[in-house]
Amino acid sequence: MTPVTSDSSASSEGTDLPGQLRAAAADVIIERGLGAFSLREVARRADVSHAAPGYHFGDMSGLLTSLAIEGLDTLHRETAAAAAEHVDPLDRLTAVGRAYVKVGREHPAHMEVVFRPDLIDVDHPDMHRCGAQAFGVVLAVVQAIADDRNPDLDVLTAARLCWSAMQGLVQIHPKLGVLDEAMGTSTRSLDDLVADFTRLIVDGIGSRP
Amino acid sequence: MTPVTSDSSASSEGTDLPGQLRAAAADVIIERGLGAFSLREVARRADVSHAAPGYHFGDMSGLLTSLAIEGLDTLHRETAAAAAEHVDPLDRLTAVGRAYVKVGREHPAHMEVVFRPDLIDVDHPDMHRCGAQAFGVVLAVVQAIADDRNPDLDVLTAARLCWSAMQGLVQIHPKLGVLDEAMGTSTRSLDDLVADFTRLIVDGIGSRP
DNA sequence: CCCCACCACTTGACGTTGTCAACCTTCGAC
DNA sequence: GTCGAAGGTTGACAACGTCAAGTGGTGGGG
Repeated sequence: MTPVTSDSSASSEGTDLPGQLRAAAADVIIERGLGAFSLREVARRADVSHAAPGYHFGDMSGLLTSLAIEGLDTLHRETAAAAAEHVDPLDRLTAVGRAYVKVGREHPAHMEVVFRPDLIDVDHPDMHRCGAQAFGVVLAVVQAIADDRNPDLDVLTAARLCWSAMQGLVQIHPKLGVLDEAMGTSTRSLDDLVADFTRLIVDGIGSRP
Repeated sequence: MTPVTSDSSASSEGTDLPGQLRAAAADVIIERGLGAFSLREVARRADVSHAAPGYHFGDMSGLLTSLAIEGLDTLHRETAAAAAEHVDPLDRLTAVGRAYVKVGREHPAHMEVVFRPDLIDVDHPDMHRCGAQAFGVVLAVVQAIADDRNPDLDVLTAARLCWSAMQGLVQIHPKLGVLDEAMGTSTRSLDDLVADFTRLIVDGIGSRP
C-alpha cells in the first residue's frame, strides 16, 4: 500500500511532494506549535488530500522523523562549515556553538523534533548516521583543543559535555529569559550565552589563578 | 462552569481526585509516551468519566502544567536536600547534579513535561515561582564555589551553564547510548556522566597545567 | 420540613484527528 | 491493447478534546 519511502529525490524541481510536505510540516510546527500539529493541516497547506502525507511517510512519526533527519543533516553541515572557517581551536569551538544555536534559530521546527523520541523513530538508520556525523564535528574540535592545550583530556566526555550544554541551552533559553526578568538579572542573547559558555567550559568555573 | 482550580488540597485522604488524576497522567506518560497521551485514558485509569479531567484542570494543558509544577517542586526540594548534605562546594555541586538526574529518573513523566512549552502553560505563576526556587539552589552552590576558589567568576552565567549541561544531559543521554554502541565507544551511566561533567566544568577542558 | 444554591462530577453531543482499505488515473512496457 | 505499478484520492471508522446541559448529594437559611 503505502511506500514509506520518504525519498527526497525530485530530480529537477516542481513536483517533489514529500519535500513540499516536509516544508509545510515545518511551517505548521512554527505557527501552531508541535502540540497542535496535525497531518491534515499539513495536507491542507500542500493542497493535497488528507491522506497524502500518510501515503508518503506511513504515519505522523514517519513525517516527523524525516524532518528530524533533515535537521540533523543541516546541523552537521553548518557546524562543519563553521569549524572550517577557523584555525585556532578555541575559535573553532565557539564557531561550532554559534552554528548550533543558529541552526536552532533558523530551523526551529527541525531542531525541535530532533530530540523528541516520543514523536519520531529514533532507531531510523539515517538518524543514527546523521547524528554520528554531527557529533563527529564536535569530537574533532574538542580533540583539537586537547592536542593544543590539554593532552590528558578525556575527549569523548568533553565532547559529550559540549553537546549537552549547547542542547540544554537551546532548550531552556526561553525559560532563562523569563527567569531573568522575574529575578531582575540581565538578559543575554543566545549568541552571547554561547560565547560565555564556551569560555567557561574551556577555562573551568573553579580555576584557581 | 469548570473551576480550573487544580488545588492539591485534599485535607485528609482518600478522595483527592486531582491528585489521582495527576498520578494517572504520569503513569500514562511513562507507559505510552507523551505522543500517545490522552485525557480520556487518564480518566479511564482513575475510573471517572471522560470529562472529569477537563472539569478539574480546564484542559489538557492545565493537567500537564500541574504535573510540571509538581516536578519543578520536587526538583527544588531534592536538589536543596542534596546540597545540604555536603559542606565542600565541589561535593555539593556534584550532589546537586546527581539529585537532578535522580529526579529525572524517578519522575520521568514530570520532568519530561517541564520543558515542553508547547504542551504546558509556561506563564503559570507557580511555574515561575518553583522554577526560580530550583534555579536558586544551583545559584547558591555555584556562588559557594566562587567564594571558595574563584572570586572573579560570573556566578549567574556559570549557574546557567550548569543547569543547561544537566538538562542537556538528561535529554540526550539515551541518544548518547545508541551513539556509543554505534561508534564502539564505552557507555557510561548517568551518575558517572554527572560526575565527569562536574569535574570538567570545574576544572575546564582546556586547563593548561 | 422545605427549598434553593452550590459542588463535583456525568452524559451527550460535535467537530477534528490518524489510519486504513478501496478506488481512480496516468503512464510506460510489452 | 492490455497489464501493472506509481502516485495519489475518497470514504469510512474509532478515538480524541472540548463544551453545554443535566444529575445527585449536601449544607444552610427560612
